[in-house]
Amino acid sequence: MAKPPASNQNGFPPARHDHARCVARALEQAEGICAKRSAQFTGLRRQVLGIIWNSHSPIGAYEILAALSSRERRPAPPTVYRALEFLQAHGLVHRIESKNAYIGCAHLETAQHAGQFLMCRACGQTAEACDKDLSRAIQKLAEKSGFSLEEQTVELSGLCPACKSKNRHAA
Amino acid sequence: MAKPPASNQNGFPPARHDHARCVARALEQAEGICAKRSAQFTGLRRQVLGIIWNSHSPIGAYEILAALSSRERRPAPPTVYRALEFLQAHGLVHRIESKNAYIGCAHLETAQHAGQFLMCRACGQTAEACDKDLSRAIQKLAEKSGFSLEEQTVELSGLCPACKSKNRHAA
DNA sequence: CACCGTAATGTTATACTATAACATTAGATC
DNA sequence: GATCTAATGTTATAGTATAACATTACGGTG
Ligand SMILES: [Zn+2]
Ligand SMILES: [Zn+2]
Ligand SMILES: [Zn+2]
Ligand SMILES: [Zn+2]
Repeated sequence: MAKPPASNQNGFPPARHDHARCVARALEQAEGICAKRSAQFTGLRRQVLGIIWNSHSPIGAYEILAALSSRERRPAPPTVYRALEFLQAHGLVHRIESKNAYIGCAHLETAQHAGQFLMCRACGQTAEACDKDLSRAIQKLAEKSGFSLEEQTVELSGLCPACKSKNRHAA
Repeated sequence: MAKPPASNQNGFPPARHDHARCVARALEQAEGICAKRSAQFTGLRRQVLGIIWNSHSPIGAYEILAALSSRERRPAPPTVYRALEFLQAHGLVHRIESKNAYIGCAHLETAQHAGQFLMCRACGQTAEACDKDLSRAIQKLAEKSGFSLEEQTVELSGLCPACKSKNRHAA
């Protein structure tokens, strides 16, 4: 029985936490999910997912590409985009539209879902929420509008708790 | 006292409506808003806003650029992006992050606001909602997370009422 | 194991989106 | 009209993403 990933109740990871466990856990769960669907969790895909999980901030495709330079043959853009496509298709990462960037899914135990993201403009840390009331409000709006909802993008930007209090002290 | 813009209760414009009025109204209101702030609603800016309002679907910057080719001198990208920057800054248009595209604000009477968009994947028509419950749910989530909310992106994709019923008949 | 078919990755070129930096023109102010 | 600033023009380039085709790795079959 794995412990839940390090995080405060607010969804943001504590400033100092055992991040290696976050990564290990994500890779482990990913492996399990892919196995269940007999999807190939190849070395490349694992490596890309690991790079994305290297931080709790969204990372751009070309940053991922740069991080892959350790490989003997430095891959080209399509390689990264294909890996991202796979990871997104299996719900292992989410795309942050407002940043053209990608982040690891923090709710792998929840079947295919659209993320709700709280993104700190100061430190970049991004928390993935899964707020029932918010989901319900969106559903209601769609219904009220006679709209058949298929995909959703909810990205909130501002200051995370840590940066907020830092700022207050600075001021 | 101007009549409200053509729209069903669901926020989507009726299939056939006097769209010239939509455009005229938007330009008129924009003019008033700019005047109040002594911001220059120049010919270029007016033309760009007109192009954007040409439809109820988001339009890309380079499409706008192409539509500007009527000008004696075909402008370059920065020209369009600067006009867009101005229009966004004054709340006259919104950027749709998930499409890299821009759409006219449908709630000019509401002071600076973040839009909530319902986008039809079939016809492209996009409705701007202003749902109180949804806004409240987002506020609550932010508070609960100790997050200082500054900007938000809410983009919902699916089928609009018209396309939904078309689909049903087709199937 | 040799064979086959498919999925994954490599490779090259290019499309699409956006901005930096500097030159020129148009408008407001005095 | 001189002066200052805001707006637009112009050129070049950065950043993001995909098309198209070649090659390699993999899973199953006989
Ligand atoms: Zn961590
Ligand atoms: Zn997720
Ligand atoms: Zn209209
Ligand atoms: Zn609006």
